[in-house]
Amino acid sequence: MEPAYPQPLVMVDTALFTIRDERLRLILTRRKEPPFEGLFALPGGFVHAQEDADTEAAARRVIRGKIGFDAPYLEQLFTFSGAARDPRGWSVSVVYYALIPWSLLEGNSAAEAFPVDALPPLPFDHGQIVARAVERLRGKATYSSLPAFLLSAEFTMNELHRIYEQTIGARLDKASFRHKILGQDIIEEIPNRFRTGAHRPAQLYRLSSKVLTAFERKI
Amino acid sequence: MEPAYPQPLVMVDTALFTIRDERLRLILTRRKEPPFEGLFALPGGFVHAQEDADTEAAARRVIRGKIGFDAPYLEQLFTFSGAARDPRGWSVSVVYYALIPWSLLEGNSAAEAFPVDALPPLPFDHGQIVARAVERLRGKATYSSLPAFLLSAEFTMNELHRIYEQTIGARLDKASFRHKILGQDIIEEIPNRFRTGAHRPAQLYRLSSKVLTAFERKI
DNA sequence: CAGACTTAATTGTTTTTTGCAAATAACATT
DNA sequence: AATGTTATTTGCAAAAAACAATTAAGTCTG
Repeated sequence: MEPAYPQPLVMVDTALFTIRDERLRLILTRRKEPPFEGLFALPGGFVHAQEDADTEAAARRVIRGKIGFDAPYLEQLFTFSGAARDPRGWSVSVVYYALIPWSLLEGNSAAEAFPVDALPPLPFDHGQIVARAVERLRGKATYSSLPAFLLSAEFTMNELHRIYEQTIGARLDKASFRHKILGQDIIEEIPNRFRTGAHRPAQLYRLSSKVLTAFERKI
Repeated sequence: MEPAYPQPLVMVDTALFTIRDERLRLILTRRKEPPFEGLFALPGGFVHAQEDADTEAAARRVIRGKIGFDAPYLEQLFTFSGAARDPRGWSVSVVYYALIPWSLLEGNSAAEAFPVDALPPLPFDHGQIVARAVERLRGKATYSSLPAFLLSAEFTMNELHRIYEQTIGARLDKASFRHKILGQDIIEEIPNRFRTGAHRPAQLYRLSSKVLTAFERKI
């Protein structure tokens, strides 16, 4: 039962989402080697059986190499495979997607964030990968705490509302959103903390401990 | 950038669901070689880079080898990886789950269907795999056509209702279920076809062509 | 063959959720 | 103090879901 066949190449790729200027964006990297040298592509690399505990660890390694720290939210998306997707041979790519607040990326030299609806031409099957990642993100956003991971630890209700609208790509009623989100135990008020500014101060919220422990947020 | 490292073993495993005697069940296979020879396990095998177009093709090959035909519904679940999950070494397993009507399996010699809540001890990390597969199935069942693939091509509303209850594991209101499902374009009446029996005949339904083309049902 | 029995399907009512519009609150600025 | 702007709450209508009961269409029994 040992494989008498040559084994496929095993790699990981990552779809790193952020929101900047009210638009959902992806962080791409410029390829430094052939094939497709010079093109923008999803950050990725081969899985190192020696040093990676599993593919998720490999994804974290790739992400740290790209942005310098761990992503607050990381989840496996899908595994792509086949002979045609990479000219180097039959390959398997385990793809992860991550959500990263723009505030953590600001000033990061390597980070080039492209709007998901205006991406440059992508090599391999990265176009399909991106399509599936966006689909998954939008699908999950509606009924989960996911988009909140695109914000820093403290945020106002209106900021959260906008982030949901931007990830989903549609309008959401303010009052309904507020009511629904508060009924879901996703976020909690931070007592006596407000965002002050030119006008009425806004209550600050944070992700509930329930959500945080579920995802083991790293920041 | 070519991998200087030894590559992981790449395999596929499958979680094959069916419903018999009103219970959600999994089809397991008895292992014929070490490790864990003799134990029941999820049907699986190594990916053959030569003969499999991709991992989904490999999963179909495994399923055909087990039950003799293609599963009506097949979907990738998750990819499990690590050094500890298989004593033979660092491995990556792309896991698929499938739904198969019991009517197609009846009389199939190899098919041993265990209730998902009364499984024998499983080798490797198959216990975790099953847990995740059941979770996914239940999660998707509520708002999709998925459970209908556990029925044969023609079914009554009550049969469908029961299948949904069994996969989800909870009661569903009859009238609401009927209304919701009919409003979703998932199924359609078969004109003038009824299931007759001891009592009032029941209208027969089938999956709508929309759903069928989306999933390319093979039976 | 009438009535009892059983499953199928519909109907009506109540409760909950959602969508929309407006009103009220809390500041800074002039 | 009046005004402008953003935050938050309130009220109501519409839609969806849950619940309860009724009607429909057969078989079976005496």
